Amino acid sequence: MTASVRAGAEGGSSGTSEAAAPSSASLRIAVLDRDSGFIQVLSKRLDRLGWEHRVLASPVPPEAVVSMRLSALVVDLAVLGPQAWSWLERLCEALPDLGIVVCTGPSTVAQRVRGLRLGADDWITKPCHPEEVIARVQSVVRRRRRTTSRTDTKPVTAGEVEIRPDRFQAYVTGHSIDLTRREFELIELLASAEGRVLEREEIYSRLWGYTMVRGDRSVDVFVRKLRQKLEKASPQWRYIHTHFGIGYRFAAESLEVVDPRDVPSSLPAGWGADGAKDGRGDEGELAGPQQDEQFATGSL
Amino acid sequence: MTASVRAGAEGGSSGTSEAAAPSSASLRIAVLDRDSGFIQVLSKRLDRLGWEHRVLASPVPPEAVVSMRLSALVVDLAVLGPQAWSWLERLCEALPDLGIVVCTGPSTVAQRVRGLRLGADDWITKPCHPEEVIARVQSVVRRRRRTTSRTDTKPVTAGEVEIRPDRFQAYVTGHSIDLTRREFELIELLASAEGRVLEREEIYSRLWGYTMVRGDRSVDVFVRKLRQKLEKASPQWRYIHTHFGIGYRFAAESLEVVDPRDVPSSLPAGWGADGAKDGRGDEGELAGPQQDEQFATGSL
DNA sequence: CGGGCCTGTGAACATCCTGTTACCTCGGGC
DNA sequence: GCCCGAGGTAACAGGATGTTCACAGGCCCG
Repeated sequence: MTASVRAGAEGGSSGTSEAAAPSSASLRIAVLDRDSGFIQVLSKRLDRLGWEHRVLASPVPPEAVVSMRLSALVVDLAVLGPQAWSWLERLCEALPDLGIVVCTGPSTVAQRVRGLRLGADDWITKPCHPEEVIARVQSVVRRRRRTTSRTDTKPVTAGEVEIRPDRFQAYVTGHSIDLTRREFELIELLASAEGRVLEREEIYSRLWGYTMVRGDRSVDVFVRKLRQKLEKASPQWRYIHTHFGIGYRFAAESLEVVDPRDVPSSLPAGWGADGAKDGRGDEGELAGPQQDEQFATGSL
Repeated sequence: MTASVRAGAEGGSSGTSEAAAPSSASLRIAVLDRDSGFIQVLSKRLDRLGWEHRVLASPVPPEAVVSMRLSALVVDLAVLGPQAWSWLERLCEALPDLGIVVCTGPSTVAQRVRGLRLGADDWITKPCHPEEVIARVQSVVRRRRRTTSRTDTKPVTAGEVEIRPDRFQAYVTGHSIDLTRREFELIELLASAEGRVLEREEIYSRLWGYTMVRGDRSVDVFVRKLRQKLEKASPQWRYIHTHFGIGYRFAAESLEVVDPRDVPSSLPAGWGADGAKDGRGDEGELAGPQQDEQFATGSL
């Protein structure tokens, strides 16, 4: 009974459901099946969701699955023939964290129970709606994600600075810059969009969660604090660039190799305190045509 | 409205401690349903398995479920009437770690998808075999435990302290620190994520099993108790580091960088401005024995 | 070349967060 | 029932962080 109901209708109407499952991004799954129709429809949906996926038409040894680094696997046990149970067992043993969704033809209660006991996370009976398959895969993956969420985010490096989401902190040559939460969120946001200019409003709404009221200078102030700490820890680099009338852009650019006569000690009076901001005025690349260009940082 | 049967041992179902037990033992689940036949058969099976279980015949507010400290809940959405979706949603929000198995009459794909998206872990259509219900509950619970345990088998050592999951205790130079259950769970959780900052909310939800309400200071208080005991037993080391506005990070860091004859009663010399700010800012330096190991970031 | 708008800066001020302590409740063991 | 330890809550103080202001310097446009 492939229900003739449109899943999109209701699923979409409940706005919260979408919010609850933003995990839909960057999932990697594999489908082991031979039912071309099923595969085709499912693949299309997976494409639309932007999940990385792969179709396997013939049994692969559990060891091979290991190297695929999957989040979940959808499998029709029929493809595996009589080896199905032992295959499933070995797979579950090898990859206890892999989400396994069995999606296969008619079966007995005993079979389903056996599969689930061996380690399958869910069992769907064909024929079934691809939307339900996807929802169940999401459900299976959800829990694992919840507890792994922070680990998966990998560190980003730009210039001398390394941003580690797992520590809510940025480092320069292995030494913490001592960023506060907001400062970290800001640098993380900017860095994750490296090369792209982010408008103030966007920065604000993504950090503060609500729309910025006119005249609010919070973003500027935090940019300043961030620049200050970055400059102190990594004086030879510039990371945050102002785009007049627009916002900010993150990009590591080396300063060294400028003119040797530019000695910090000879800075115009009044700038001495923490100096070093000399290199700044000329960054007026502005939102000009060449903005995406990576500066040929005169680094020889 | 409720029939209660006790089978297993007490003990909050939260935290890692439970995970140490075999999955078939000491599970605590509730069944929210009115189908007496179904309930009766299921109860019998649950009894036989020795699972602590409880039958609810009428809707209970999600808040009430929180206090039941369940591992999983089997629910017929029909009992909830039109409130079903919002009830489910609130429940999932309050208890992100609760296993929720919907077991209800005929439904559309859209309904199933919606339920799963809202946070249900599985959806079974009645009529169904109780054995399958049980297998699916087990599967759901298994997945949850898999993520919350993992470090149970092997002892962890950091600095002078050794954490032995098999004894629910931590030792310094072979001598027990005398941690209580929660204290142990806390240190185990923190240590198992060494190097990574854990947010308060995450700590709370993994130790207490439900979502932390704003203003709850339990985590802080337990951190303090833990620090106190650690400090008393291992004065020359710092283990738990505060990340302001975020949470805590576990890492063994030795204080005796300089002269060992410096008595701890006075401020530890060589510690920057003062000992007060020890909680932060001191990320990189003072490498503990094994602390700065990088995680395998390459995944995906 | 001048004005108007935008951004950088520093500091004051208001809030929020955490450390710490004291106190209360609950459940067991005697 | 009583005592005691563990867990949970409330309250306070000090410090860290976030926000707001005012002013100075810079950029763009006419």
